[in-house]
Amino acid sequence: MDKNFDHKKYEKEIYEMWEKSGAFTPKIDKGKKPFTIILPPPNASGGMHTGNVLMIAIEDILVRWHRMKGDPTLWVPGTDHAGTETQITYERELKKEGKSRFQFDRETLYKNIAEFVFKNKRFIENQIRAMGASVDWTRYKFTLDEDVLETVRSTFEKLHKDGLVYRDNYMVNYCPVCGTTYADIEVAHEEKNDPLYFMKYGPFTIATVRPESKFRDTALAVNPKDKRYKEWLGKKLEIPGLLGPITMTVIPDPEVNPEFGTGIMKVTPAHDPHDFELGKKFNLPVLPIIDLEGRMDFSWFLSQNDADSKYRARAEKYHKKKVREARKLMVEDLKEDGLLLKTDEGYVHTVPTCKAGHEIEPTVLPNWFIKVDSLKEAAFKAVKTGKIKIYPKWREITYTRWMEAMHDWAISRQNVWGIRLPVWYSLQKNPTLQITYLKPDGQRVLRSGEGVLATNELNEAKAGLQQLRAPIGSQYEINQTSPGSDYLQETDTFDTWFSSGQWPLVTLGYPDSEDFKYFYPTSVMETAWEILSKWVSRMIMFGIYLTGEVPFRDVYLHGIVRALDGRKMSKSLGNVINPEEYIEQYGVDALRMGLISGTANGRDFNFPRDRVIAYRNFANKLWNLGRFTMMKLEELDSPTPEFDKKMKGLKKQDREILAKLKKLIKTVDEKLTKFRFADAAEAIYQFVWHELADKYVEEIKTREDKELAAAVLKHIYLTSLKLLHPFMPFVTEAIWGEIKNLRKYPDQMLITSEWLQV
RNA sequence: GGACUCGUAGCUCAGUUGGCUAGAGCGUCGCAUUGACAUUGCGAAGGCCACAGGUUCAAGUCCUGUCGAGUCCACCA
Repeated sequence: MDKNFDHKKYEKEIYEMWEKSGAFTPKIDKGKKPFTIILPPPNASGGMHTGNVLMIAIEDILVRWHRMKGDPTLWVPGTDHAGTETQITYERELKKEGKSRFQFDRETLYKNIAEFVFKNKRFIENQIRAMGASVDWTRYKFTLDEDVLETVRSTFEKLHKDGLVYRDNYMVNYCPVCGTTYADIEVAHEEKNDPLYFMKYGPFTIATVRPESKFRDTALAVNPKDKRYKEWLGKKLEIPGLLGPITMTVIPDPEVNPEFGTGIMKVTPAHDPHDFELGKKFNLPVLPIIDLEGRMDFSWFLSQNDADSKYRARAEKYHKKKVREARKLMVEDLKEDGLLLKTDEGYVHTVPTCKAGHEIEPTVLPNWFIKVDSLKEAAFKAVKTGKIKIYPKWREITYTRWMEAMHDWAISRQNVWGIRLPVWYSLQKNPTLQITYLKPDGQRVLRSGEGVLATNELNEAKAGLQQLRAPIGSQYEINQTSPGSDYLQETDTFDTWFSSGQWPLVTLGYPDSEDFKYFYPTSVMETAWEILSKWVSRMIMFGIYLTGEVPFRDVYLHGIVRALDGRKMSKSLGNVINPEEYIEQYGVDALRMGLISGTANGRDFNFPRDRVIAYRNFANKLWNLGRFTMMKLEELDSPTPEFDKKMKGLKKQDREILAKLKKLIKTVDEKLTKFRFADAAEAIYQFVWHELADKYVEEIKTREDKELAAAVLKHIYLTSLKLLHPFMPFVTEAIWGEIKNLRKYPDQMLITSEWLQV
């Protein structure tokens, strides 16, 4: 044995040994209760970050512990296609090459992204290995594997059959840059400074940051309690505007704050979620004015032949301009007409933004929705009644609050990279479909369903298809494959969480595999609390909906590992900690232990750099205890006697340390049962270093009864290695291998050795 | 605006149902030492447990309020 433990020499080799030995693959034994964890699938095209190391460390501890205890233990690995996120990343790459996704037909783009992802996928798989995850690679899944697709599609079919799927025009969080819809929970809010304009509005003054939408306003809302405007309620008004008069109704809305601005709010049902709801209540028309590329669309006005020439010129000026640009032009014209009363330049408000940081443009679009009422009720109850337990307990509030507030879930995304909805539209039956495709010469055309048939371009449309938009009311069929030759498939894909929400099912081969029957429901879902509502809630919903049984019993939520400066790690802040550097420098055992001990209670914590170093030193201490033990045993003339509790001649110090070891085993078991990983780790650390190394070993050096002392030492040491193995798998297995001659069964690996009885 | 969490040694954090003479790692200081390990050993300094009230035989721990930090949720033009 070398003087110091060199992790680089062992980690890779040991992992390979484990993997090859089949130790990660459980033997199904119907007489025994299995222990199952599904690895939350990291983004296939991303890299593992520090949080992932913590996640893997925790799960690996549980898995190795149960495996050693003899439970048939399964830990299923997988990666996620991460639809929107990956597509954003890929499009950035395209942009660097001066290209955009609009230059590709759907199929080609998909293939290209797939290639990009598959190139990166192996990288992340190897990172998972490097972290020591004892996952069963023979059951590895990717969210776009064929069997996953089938299950996801049939779940959609079932939901549809049960009347839980609908299509509707709905106010969605639409990003004009990304060209897709986002679910409410994916939207972030940013503070922004935008001028607040006070405009003359007939007899009123209103305050708005969005004068550009005024052309399509259909009402004015006031608080019904506001005395100032009481007499106007229900009245219709002609309001002079930039393009002539607009007719508007004054409606009551208790949400209007009389204190804000002038106490009157303009209502634009087509571009504001709140106004959309109001519009439904009061039957207001929904009149869009911003197109899907985030440009003003005045075609509705320009098609009126009788329009005043001044107004026509203005409309032409605004037409197809980006929103902010058009706003500037309009403000100028408002000034000219004397309609702009004043501007508050210092106004700060929050605006919704998408994942990539673009401003969201609330837009009314046909989308696919899931009715969540019945699903969420069951999922809510499962936690409320304790069928599923959440650790730490206080996180439960986040879950129940979210569940109570949850509204229907928009599951369609206008992305290419994802699982396409198994919905088909016949062109014959739907002449008004809007189909965008590339002609063989690269020209991009938009035709109606009718138009495609009339020009005989169905095959071209199929080959060059980019996007299909079916108006509400279109006839469709749900099918795994095309129902006929004049059918086109929906181009929308599922929200990533729609597929990953079924992860515990698809990874186990739902509905009828042996695995599914044996391993479902799983034991623990361990993940970051950040995705409690995005992911965990959906898994519970789908699990109960499809199987009648919860997908897991316990949910353990770990905290976020923040940067050394106490802030969340982010590329823009430049404070990201790359775990690989720490693995390289201190070894993965040390990194894992450091992270584990950084948080005892699931709260967020700063990256514990000191502790990583401390545990690197500990690994070395452990290593040297091994060297010392070997040395002591080799000094003996006769073979070391096997330790036995009933051995004669045990001294006080022997009995003391044996008692402490017994207590330690009990502590570790207890703490792990309660998900108190830091406590367990700390207890072993204290014992090994300060009881075994500092006291017992020092004392042993001068003992006369060498045989007995050596037997006790060997027993304590081997037991410590076992206790520590779930936490620091590499160094313990490395030592185990180095000292094989001291062991009763030299060929046995530590990973599959037996856990300890108290 | 609502909710959650936190405020304990210079730093990063433990302290689970109230019983603590308040702990660990790192850092600091002193001493030691070439055969298990300097990625070492022995020892020391360092804390009105944010602040103010309350409950209790007993409060870092429970309750109320104040101040400070962070995060999540939210349709305020």
